[in-house]
Amino acid sequence: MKCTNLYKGSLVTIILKLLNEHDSMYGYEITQKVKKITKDELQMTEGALYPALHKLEAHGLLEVEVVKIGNRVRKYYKLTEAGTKETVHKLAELESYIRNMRALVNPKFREE
Amino acid sequence: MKCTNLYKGSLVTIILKLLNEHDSMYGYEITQKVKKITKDELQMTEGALYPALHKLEAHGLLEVEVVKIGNRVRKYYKLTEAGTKETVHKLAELESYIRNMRALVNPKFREE
DNA sequence: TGTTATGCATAATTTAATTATGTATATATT
DNA sequence: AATATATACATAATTAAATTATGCATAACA
Repeated sequence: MKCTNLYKGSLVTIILKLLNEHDSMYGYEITQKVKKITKDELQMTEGALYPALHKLEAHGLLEVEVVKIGNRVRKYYKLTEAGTKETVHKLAELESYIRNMRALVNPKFREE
Repeated sequence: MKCTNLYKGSLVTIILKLLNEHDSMYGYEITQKVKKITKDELQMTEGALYPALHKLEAHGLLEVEVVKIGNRVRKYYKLTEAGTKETVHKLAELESYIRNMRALVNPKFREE
């Protein structure tokens, strides 16, 4: 991710959510999707993405299907059942994070 | 920070904003304030906080005043002018981050 | 023909944070 | 009086996520 420090720790959440929405995607496709949705503000680096995909696969959250496109290879990833569960969890964490950060930086959002 | 990965990279933003709001605070006070505002959801670890304060001071964003309370020492930190500027910057980054993350995880928030 | 885009991968390094300590005073509890 | 908890600082060792820098190869474009 070429961006502010804040995105550290968000990579997995982004990957899982996009796969949850699109059923099946390959790595490069994910980078382009993120770029488009954030209007070039967030540029996922491949050095972070591919290891993350491998790790998620190793942990049983993703499964991969290798597809030959002409002479080139694409690796399509999709969520496993465990991956879908983890997505729900990660999204809840994100909402909680945003709520807490809003409260911290904006007194208006603090409940008592 | 004892929490999810998402908080990685948020520490400085939190410190700067709290100092921006409270004028002058000491380290332990910051940890308790964060704990209270987030209702124990976010627990700042001292191993992260103190080095961060030292670094911000070294970079000229904070200045410190050592105060003796009975036989004990407190280090009160406050923003310098550069620190105030950086706070504005960090808060803008946070808003941008939240906007992008919302767009990524919720198609409803995507503009076209 | 050369450049850009597509598509994967990994090794080396950086850096933020966690974990684990350490020191010491003040206060509350039994 | 003794013990535990809270206050208040600090730092060293380790972990882990990401960046940076490569590398390879095909496809499309100009």
